[in-house]
Amino acid sequence: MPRAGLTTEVLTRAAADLADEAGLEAVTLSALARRFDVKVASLYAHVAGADDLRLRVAMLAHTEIADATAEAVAGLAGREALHALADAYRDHARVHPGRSAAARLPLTPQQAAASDGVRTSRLTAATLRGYGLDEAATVHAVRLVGSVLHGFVSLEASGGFDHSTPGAEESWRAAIEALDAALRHWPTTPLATPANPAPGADR
Amino acid sequence: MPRAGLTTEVLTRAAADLADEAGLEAVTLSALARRFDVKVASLYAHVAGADDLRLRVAMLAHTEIADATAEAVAGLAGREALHALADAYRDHARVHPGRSAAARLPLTPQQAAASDGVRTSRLTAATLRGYGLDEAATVHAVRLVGSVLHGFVSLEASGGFDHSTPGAEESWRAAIEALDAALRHWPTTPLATPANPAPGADR
DNA sequence: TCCATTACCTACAGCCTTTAGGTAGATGCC
DNA sequence: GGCATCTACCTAAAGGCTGTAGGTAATGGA
Repeated sequence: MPRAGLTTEVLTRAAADLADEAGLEAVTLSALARRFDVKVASLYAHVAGADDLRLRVAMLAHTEIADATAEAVAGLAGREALHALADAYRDHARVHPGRSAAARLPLTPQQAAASDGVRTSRLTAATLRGYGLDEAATVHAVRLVGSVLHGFVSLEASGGFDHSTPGAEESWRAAIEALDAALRHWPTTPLATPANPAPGADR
Repeated sequence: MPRAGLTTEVLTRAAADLADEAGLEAVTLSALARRFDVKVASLYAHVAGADDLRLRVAMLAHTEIADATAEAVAGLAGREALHALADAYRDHARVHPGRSAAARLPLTPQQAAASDGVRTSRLTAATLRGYGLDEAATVHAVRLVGSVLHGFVSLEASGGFDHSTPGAEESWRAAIEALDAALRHWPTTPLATPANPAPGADR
């Protein structure tokens, strides 16, 4: 009987495609074996198990997101770069919902450090350079941008914005515009703590 | 043999506690049956199955989040209310990681509409009233706030901010401050579209 | 052509879900 | 108190996914 030509790479890509088509929860070794017309046990020669497979899909997604965003912001700066970065991130999530869901899987610190998520973080930091934030503020700003992108896309994927007006598209542009405004007006006052609330002077 | 006194309510609460202690993926009918020293099949008298159980945990979480945030913002306005809302949301997620994960499960539009997530949305809209946004902007702002809260907490729970400086706590306060800045400087210019980029006039 | 490698197999065991149909404890009515 | 009725919980069984152990056959280099 002929061989199916399985490799870790091939399986990971097929799993990612399966996730995009049928949801991340449909990514099982059984389903994958069915797709290649192979017995489940055979897959263990290439991946360490179901969790390992999903982890590999997550890593692939992080790499693709880093590539897509890097290409999108090339040659741009400031507000335009922010929109390009954000749109590239969201577009990836819309075209590849399964990969996108995989990219939200919890990673160990080691896995996170080894993933291309750090590339996207560095790219985000570079994109924000034009806003003139200092080093400490840049870290916070990168995390804020990440939270907005991640949060919006995730809520949108969960159907949170469906069937209510206005459409998600409009809110997306408004959110990025607001993010731009926040970056331009980045608060430089000493941070308030619960024990030491800032005075309500500016509102 | 004595009865265990199971009800849908009791099971949902136990499942939520189990989720907080051992992770949402540990919430199985088998584990729950073990916890009550009961056979798995018995649970089907109270919940429709594993998915139904997790959905009920999600609904419970949405209700608790709505309650916690409502209590937190009571009597506050503007920036202080925003911080109180955000902190209540994040605190709930930190104390109840499993419930919090359940609250991020995708819901159908019907389920979403029936959940107390809409209460939290309305509360958020009311909290933002002090910023003087018009009706359309308020919808976008509510979605932005939701995205930031959801996104940050979700990234934090995934360990995205672990083992890097500064700590998540500091970024959290910075993010809410930035959100406050964005709301105070909410962009009122006509929204740019990809086909019609806004002029770079304000940067 | 032979041999080492490895891609894929069968067989099995364990856990989770779900359905079907049965038994015993609680409840309410007289 | 006795009895019918409900229902909480049961046994039994089937099906799917994961994972391990050990076997067979295709492949490719010497």
